[in-house]
Amino acid sequence: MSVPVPPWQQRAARERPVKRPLSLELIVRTALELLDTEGLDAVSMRKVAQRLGTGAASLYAHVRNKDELHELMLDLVIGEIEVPDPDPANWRQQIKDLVNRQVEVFSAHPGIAQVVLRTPAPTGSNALTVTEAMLSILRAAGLPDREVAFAVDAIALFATAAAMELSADFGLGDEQRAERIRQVEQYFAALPADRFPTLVSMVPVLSQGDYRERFEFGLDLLLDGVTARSR
Amino acid sequence: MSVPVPPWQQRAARERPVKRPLSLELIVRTALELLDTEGLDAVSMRKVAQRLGTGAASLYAHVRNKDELHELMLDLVIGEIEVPDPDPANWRQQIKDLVNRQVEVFSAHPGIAQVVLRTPAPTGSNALTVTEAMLSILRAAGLPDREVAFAVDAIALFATAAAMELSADFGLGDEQRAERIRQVEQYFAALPADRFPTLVSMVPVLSQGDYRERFEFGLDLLLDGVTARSR
DNA sequence: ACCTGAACACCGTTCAAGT
DNA sequence: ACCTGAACACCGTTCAAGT
Repeated sequence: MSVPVPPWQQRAARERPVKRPLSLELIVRTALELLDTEGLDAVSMRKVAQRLGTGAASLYAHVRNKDELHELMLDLVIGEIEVPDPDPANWRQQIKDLVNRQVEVFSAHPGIAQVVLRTPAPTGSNALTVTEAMLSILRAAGLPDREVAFAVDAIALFATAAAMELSADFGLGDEQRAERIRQVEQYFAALPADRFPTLVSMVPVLSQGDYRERFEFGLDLLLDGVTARSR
Repeated sequence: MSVPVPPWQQRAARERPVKRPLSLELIVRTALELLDTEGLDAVSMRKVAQRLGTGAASLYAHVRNKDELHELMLDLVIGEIEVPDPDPANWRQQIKDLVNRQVEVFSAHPGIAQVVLRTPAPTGSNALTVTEAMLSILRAAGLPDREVAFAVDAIALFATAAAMELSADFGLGDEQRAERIRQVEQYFAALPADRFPTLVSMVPVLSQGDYRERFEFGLDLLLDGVTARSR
């Protein structure tokens, strides 16, 4: 039976640094905190261990290596993507919503998209749930199953790449980003018009639209392609 | 005026390790050799320097940092992409050829695609040439300039992501790759059918087609979208 | 079974010193 | 201007030793 903890022990516990026992979940959550605040490059075995008040070697009792840790983080992030019940009449909007949510979630954890492109095929349980949803939604478009599979691949690949591009300038302030866009624009405008006639003539248009709008456009291209193959 | 080199000096020169003087071009070419044989992770300042018979510090006289070296390598690789003269009647096939060539060239230098997604916007002279070509070809599709710019963005992003995925399993032998596909297939087939009904029912179709076919399909989706917006 | 410190073999980058 | 060795502050992973 349990007995009240004597006050001198309580004090001792409070004074000691908050060191919960290691566990896979704690490690992955800590790694994710590090990712959110300092980016993927900062998620090293040593830094994660440091946050947990231990040494890097201790993590290897729970995780095979750094890549596995990254993949576990990825699946935790994918778990944040809300998945709808398929509504065949609304397949197009449902896909758009789901993919937009994916990009948002990935962007909230800058650098995690890289892990997707480095992993052979995400097989974490949350990744499976999202794949299941994408496949079942897109089936309503009326394509042959083979094409449904290919289309989901293409859409997921595009979304991941967009998320990766989006978080590429993690760490830059808003003014810095705007400044760089201005510089690139100037650079393009000053290019020799005889060698790059189209580029130069399209300068006013090249920097139009934000990431969101460009992404939405690309996604619409893909879905128009799907529609063209329907029925 | 030049005088014949005396034979004892010739011998000395031959016996000395082949150490050409450092130059930006030599550094970038050496780095690219390393990339081709050992992958992007092996392209470290120290290993490149070692191949050149010097120390890492010596490279910093020619290159600002490792990222810049990677970007210079990228532009050299992009230079290998053959660019056609625009033929408005054939814009669709021309885009497909150009993008396919890009993926082939990137796949020949496994890991280089990663650099694209990490770089804000490739502005090397070879990258500009390819962008100019893509824009001018796609203009023939008859979209508003703004949409031409967005579409080129989407197509390039998709191609880069595909190349990245393709070179993700650099280092695996053919049998290893096949073995893994078989394992994933088995794993999917054994999944609980009540939670993943679509996934399980589509197993026979999920592993159909190689990268090339899947890429081609995605590209066709995008181009169908472009066609749907034409004129 | 889990945790640890120390060690090994690596990194990118800087800097004072050389030519 | 270019090159260098040494140093600094990092890495991932292994291993023998502890509990």
